[in-house]
Amino acid sequence: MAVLKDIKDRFYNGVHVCYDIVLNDGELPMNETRHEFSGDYTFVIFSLVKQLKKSPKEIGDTLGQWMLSNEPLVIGFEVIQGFLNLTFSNEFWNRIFFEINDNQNYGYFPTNGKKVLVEFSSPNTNKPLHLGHVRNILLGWSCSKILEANGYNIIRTQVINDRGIAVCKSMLAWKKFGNGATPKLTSTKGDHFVGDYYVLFEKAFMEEYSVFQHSKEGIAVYESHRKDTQDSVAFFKEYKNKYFNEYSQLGAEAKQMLLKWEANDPETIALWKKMNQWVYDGFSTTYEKLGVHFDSLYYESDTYLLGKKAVEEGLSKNVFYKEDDGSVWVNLEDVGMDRKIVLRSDGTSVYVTQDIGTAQQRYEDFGIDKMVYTVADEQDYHFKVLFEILKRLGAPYADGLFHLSYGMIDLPTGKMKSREGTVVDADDLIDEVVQEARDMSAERGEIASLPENEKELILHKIGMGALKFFIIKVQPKKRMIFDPKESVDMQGQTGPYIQNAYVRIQSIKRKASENLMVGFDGYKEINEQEKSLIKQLVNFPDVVAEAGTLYDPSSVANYAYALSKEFHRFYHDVRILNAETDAAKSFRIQLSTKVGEVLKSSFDLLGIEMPDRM
RNA sequence: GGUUCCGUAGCUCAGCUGGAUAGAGCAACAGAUUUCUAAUCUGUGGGUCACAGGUUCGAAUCCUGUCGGGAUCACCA
Repeated sequence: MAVLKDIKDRFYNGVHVCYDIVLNDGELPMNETRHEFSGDYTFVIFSLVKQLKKSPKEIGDTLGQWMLSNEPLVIGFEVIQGFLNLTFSNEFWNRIFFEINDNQNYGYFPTNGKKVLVEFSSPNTNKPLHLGHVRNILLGWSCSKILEANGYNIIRTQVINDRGIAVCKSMLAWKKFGNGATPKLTSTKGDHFVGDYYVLFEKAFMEEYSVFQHSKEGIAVYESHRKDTQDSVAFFKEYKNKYFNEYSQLGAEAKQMLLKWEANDPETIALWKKMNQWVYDGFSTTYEKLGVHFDSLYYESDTYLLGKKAVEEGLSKNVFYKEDDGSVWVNLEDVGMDRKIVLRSDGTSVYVTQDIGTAQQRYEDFGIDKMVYTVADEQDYHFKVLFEILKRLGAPYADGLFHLSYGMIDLPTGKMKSREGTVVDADDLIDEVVQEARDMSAERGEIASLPENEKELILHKIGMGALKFFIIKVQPKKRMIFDPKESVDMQGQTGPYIQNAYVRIQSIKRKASENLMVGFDGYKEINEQEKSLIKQLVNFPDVVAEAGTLYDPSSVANYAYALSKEFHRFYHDVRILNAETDAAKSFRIQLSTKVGEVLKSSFDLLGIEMPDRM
């Protein structure tokens, strides 16, 4: 904002002239004056008091007077305690608005030539997406859009966890109990279809386990391995993994299947491909409903063997060391972390090793400068370790690594637990919010006359707007409570409230006659409501920049709410289409139009669409 | 237990690079529309910013400690 910067420079110049102090950029910020005081922008001058040994009042008066005589756009000032409040002329607000209005890409920064890869979603292929994925996807997507607005080139990607024992469980269950059923034959969405078999496996396994627990063998195990205070229920809960690996028939079969998969057994591979494809078909429907897509995909089945090269590299650079049994480790104790294994004694790699290899692969593929991992905060430590290792390996992108960590979602009833069936399914959730939008819309009848397909498009935007905004308005790192009832709210601090501001603006634009869209520069009055709106508009680029450096979409969400709130007030208090003069009318239409654009941009950064009517 | 994140109104959340009397929404109550979409606006009540110290002219914000909650501490991913 050139005009604002001029003012600030002028003030700094004033400090220099009056007191011979040279301020560094940003040393003495200019803030918006709080509403309860008169004035537009405020300099907090306490910091000058000490070095000048003069009273705040005296300094404020001197600088205020200096601004008044040297800056024509300043028409008044007031000093309260250490606050110098400046009041600006209408000319100033006009200029500011013109500057904003002329900028077709307002809030978007020019390209900086840097490339950043953003990873999000990264589901397993044995279950459908749930609420946790939704938060992940919204954050990752939004973050990628915000970085894009900050001038980065973006590559959106995900790692699809398409292999491993979990996937084999679904495959085995389908083979055993499926009788050749397919998603098509059963009219089931593919990811849900496969997920059902995963659940079926777990059920069958638990039955088998239950039988074991009451068998002679099971009782013997309990008696010999139990801890003093443990009852049999607690013991067997803890023993489950061991049972799976050492006693279970189903467990043995699943592990056998994994071995066959690793040995490239044709029949197993064919089944694996078939079932994964079902899942991908299901996922893509959900992604489409969520309005997200990816530029590149990594499959764990391709990347799980990566990292061997990194191990050799780490050994030769003395970042890693080898134990007698052949296992390879990295010691991070000097930076407050632990020793961490990177290669098992049997020569296979572990999770971090894969991630090291995958990171290197991505660098080879795209030559990225930054990499953002959208992963829940339960993996905070993992990423600390990963980033430290990559740094020690001398990865050129090491300084650009960021873990976009976010808190888990709780339900009002407590944690989501798959075993207790309290996991909120993504598709169900989407259907529910759209249905709620349908109900709310029917009550109003505003879009009742539109064709069915057009109506559905709008209802989808509204429902998703409610859901997405509800989730993304919360700071990523905070754990959030997801109340399904509140997530479909459409009044107050919600997505539809903001969409409604936009819709009102579109309605005005439709009704405004075109010849009045010009000549608004003749408007010199600028009332309080207009000024407040302009002040909000001024903040937009800063919000985008800050959201980019902090990887925090919630600040954009909160900004969009603040702006639309200001607009709703303006709309209520001020006549637009039948304003007192033509100049006022065209100015307000133009102002509203710009507000609409910024609202739309903000929502686009959040991955939320704007309807034109609602 | 070590490490780490969180704790703000009855509920859900802002505010956190230190600034003026801590803000919204929901819920409750009272109002506003012959006029641009009432998914709106206005008002009322509601606070020991978990607690205790410290730094500072000034602390919800920074530092230390305590309490409460989550996560994590595998040759799992």
